[in-house]
Amino acid sequence: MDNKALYKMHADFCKFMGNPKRIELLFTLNDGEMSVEEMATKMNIRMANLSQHLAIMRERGVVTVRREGTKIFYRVSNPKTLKACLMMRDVMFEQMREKLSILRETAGYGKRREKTTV
Amino acid sequence: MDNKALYKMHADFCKFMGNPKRIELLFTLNDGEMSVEEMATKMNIRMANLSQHLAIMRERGVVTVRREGTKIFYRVSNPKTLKACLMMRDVMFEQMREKLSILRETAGYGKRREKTTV
DNA sequence: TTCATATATTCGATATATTGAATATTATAA
DNA sequence: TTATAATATTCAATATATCGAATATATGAA
Repeated sequence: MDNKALYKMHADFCKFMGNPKRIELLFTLNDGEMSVEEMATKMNIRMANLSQHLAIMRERGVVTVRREGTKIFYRVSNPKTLKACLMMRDVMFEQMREKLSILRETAGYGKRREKTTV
Repeated sequence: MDNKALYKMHADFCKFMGNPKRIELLFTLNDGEMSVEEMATKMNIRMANLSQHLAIMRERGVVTVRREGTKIFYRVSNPKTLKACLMMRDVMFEQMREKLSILRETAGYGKRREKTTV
């Protein structure tokens, strides 16, 4: 009955999603396989730093590597990863919409003003 | 063309998935609405610490709150959240299976030993 | 009021993540 | 061999996350 170890693995696996550069990386790689150099250019990020983030994703098997001469090409291992990530983005947007509408109701922000008598 | 802000929001929203207790929380709340006390008991975690994690999830709108007297009940705001989380768990398992089979092929772990001549 | 219960917040200590710079590795070409 | 290009790793500084203990807040009851 102790799933703690599983929760830990699960969280550790998902940790890569908690960093903006790694999210960007994921979306960038969605365009297809890409060399490190190309990613660095597209993302406008230092190579060393990109390498570090790639290492984190490699360790978790989120990305897969192919070497071709001196270049190394990365791709997203499992399309479900991006799918799940997009799903979370949807949730975020839905959540934002809801927050906004609550704001409107509560404080009247951006809401058609009701006729008021002063 | 600068999606950096979006990636940041996205990552920040997903950050809650990078912690084992919050993953556990999500699965625990899947059983339905629950009071903080009940969660603390089920998870065997200190209340203050649970409160901290709940705050993180509340801020992001991952969970929703209902007060009833002195008790406060939490639930997962959007079922998609759990769905995405489960999808990531699937990816993790698939990844683990793959890693294992590569190990087998490479190092012969758990593999029927081939006849060797010494 | 005052008290008790349930939950939240603050604070300080420790652990983990992120980064740039420097250095190392790997593969090819000369 | 040596040189070069592409990528990775290490290291040290800084930033962020996590935790327990103490304190604060909100609600309902006496």
